[in-house]
Amino acid sequence: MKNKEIAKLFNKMADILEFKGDMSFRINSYRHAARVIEDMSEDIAQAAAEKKLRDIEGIGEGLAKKIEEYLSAGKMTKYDEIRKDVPDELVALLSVPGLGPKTAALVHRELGVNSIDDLEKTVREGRLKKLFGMGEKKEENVLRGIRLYRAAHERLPLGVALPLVERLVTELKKDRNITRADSAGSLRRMQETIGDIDILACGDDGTKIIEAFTRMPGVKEVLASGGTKGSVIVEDDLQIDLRVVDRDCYGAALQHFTGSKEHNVRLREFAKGKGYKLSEYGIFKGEKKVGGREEEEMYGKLGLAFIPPVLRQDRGEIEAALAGTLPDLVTLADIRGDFHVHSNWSDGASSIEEIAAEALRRGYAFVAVCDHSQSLRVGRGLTIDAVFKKREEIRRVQAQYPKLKILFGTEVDIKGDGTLDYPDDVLKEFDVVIAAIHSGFKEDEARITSRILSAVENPHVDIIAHPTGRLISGREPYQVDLEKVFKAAARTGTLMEVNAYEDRLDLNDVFVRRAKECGVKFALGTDAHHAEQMGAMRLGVAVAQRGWLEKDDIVNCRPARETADFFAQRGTPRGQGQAGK
DNA sequence: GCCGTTTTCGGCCCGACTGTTTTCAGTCG
Repeated sequence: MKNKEIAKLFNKMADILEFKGDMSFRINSYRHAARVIEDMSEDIAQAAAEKKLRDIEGIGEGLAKKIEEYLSAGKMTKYDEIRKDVPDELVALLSVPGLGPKTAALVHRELGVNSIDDLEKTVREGRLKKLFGMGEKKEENVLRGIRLYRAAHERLPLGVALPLVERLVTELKKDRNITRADSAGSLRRMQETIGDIDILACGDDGTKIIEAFTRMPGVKEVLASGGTKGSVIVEDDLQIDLRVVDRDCYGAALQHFTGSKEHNVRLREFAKGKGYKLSEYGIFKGEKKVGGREEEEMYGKLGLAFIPPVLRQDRGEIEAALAGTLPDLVTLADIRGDFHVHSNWSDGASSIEEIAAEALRRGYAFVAVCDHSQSLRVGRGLTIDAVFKKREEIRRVQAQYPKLKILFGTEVDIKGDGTLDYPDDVLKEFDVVIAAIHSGFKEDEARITSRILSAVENPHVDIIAHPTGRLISGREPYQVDLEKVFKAAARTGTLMEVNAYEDRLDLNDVFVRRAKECGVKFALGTDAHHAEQMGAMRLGVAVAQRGWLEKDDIVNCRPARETADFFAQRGTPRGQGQAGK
C-alpha cells in the first residue's frame, strides 16, 4: 500500500509550500488530503485503478493527477519542482516552536540561515534582533524554541498520561476556589499518545487558582502565570496548561479545548452555514449568545446529537450526529471479561489464582489465561506437556472460584511458514485460541499476510492478537494487507483483537472502524503480564470507542455462558466449571 | 489546493497572545 508514502509526500509538500509562503488554503488542502489518505484503509492504488480518486473527500482534480502520476511513474513532478531550492534542513526550521514560515523565510533570505544550528548561531551572535520586526524578546523565544525542539518533545502514551492527569485534576479540585475542573485536549479524546496536557477549571479567583497550580508538587518550571492561563513543565518535560474560565462559558471552553482542531474547524463551518458562530466563549446567533454554559448546548443548538469526545476526529461524526446515526458506544461497564492474560506458567508474573482474584475484583464473569506456545523461547512458551499440566491447575483454581469462568487459553505462535506452534489435536483442547506473530516482522507483505490468513482460516483459532505488531514506543507495524485479513475474518468469524496493552493498542482506532465495516467482530484483551496490568482494559475500550464500536461488536460484552458457547461453536470445546453474570 | 440548495468564482474557523508596531503581522491551539 502506498497510502502512507503519498500522505507523507503531501505533508512534506505542505511544509515546503508553507516555507515558501504559499497560500494557506492551498497548504491546508495538502495537509487535509494527507490526513484523509492516511486514515483510509483501502489501498489508494485500488481507488486510482477504479478511477475513484475524485470521490475521496479532499481530493480534487489537481491532487488526483498527482497521485496518479506517483502511482504510475513513481514520482511527482510538482514535488520535485518545489523542493529544488528548499533542502530538508531548511524545512526543519518550521518545527521550532515560535518560528513560523514568515520568520523562517526571513532569516533564510536575509541572514542565510540554512539549518537549526545556523539559526542558533545567528541568534547568539546578535544578528537576529537587527532585522526589522525582531527584538530581544524574539531572540529569547527562538532560543527557547530550539531548546524545546531538541528536547525531542516526545509524546506520552495514553496509559502513562491518564493516571498522571487524573491525579492532577483530583489535586486541583481540592482547591476551594475551584468549582469545576476537567482535562481537555487529546487526553479527553483518549488519543493513543498525548502531547501537551490541557486542563480547564472554573472558579472565582483565577489568579489565585493559577498561583496554586504553579506551586503544585512536581512542577519543575513555570512558563506562564496570569489570571486566566498558567503553564508549567513537570517531569519528563511534559507541559501542562491550566485555563480558568467563567462558569457561563465553561461548556463552550471545554468543547473548544477538547478539539480536535479538525473537528472544531468542521463544526464551526457547519455552524456558520446555519447562521451561528462558535467560539470558546459560546454559541452565538448574530450578536446574541444562545448557549455555552454547558457543552451539550454547543451541539444541541445546532440540531446535532451530543458527540462524545472520543469521536471528535472529523471522521464523519458531525454528519452522523445530524442524521442521528452516532453509535451507542461500548463502555467499560459493558466489559465482562479479559481475553488475553499471561500467567507465571509462561512469561507472566502472576499466578492463575492471582489472575482469577483480580478478575473477580474487577467484576468480571470470565478471564482467559493465555500463555505463549512452545517455540517462543523468549516468552517461556509452554511445551505440550506443560499445557496439560496448566489445565489441571486451571481446574483446581476454577473449583475455588465458582462465580468466575476461567478459560483455558493459549497465545499460539504463527510460525514463519504459516503453521501454528501446536498441532490441531492440541489446539482443539483449549477454550480459547489466540494466534499471533512474534517473529519474522521484516518479511514482505505477501508473506506476512498469508501467514495471518492461514491462522484466520484455521477453525481452532478464535482470535488474531495484535494484528499489526506495532509498538507505540517505536516498532513499526509489520507489512500486512489488513483489508484481506478483515474480509477473511468476517467470513470465518475469527475475531480481531483490540490489544489494550499501553504500548500496543493494536488494532488502532482507524483499523477497528474499517474492520467493523468489513463485518468483523472483536475481542478485547489487555495482554497483561501482571494481574495489575488488567487495568489497561479502559485503554482498549477507548480504542474501541474511537473505532465506533458498540456492545454487539465485542464478544467481551456477552454473558460468560454465551461466550463459552460462542467459542465452543467455533471448534474449541467448552471448558470446565460453571459461571454466569 | 478543494468545493458548491450561497456552484464554476470566491469563499475557505475563531480568537488570544506576543512583540513590536503607532494599527498590525505572525504564531499558536
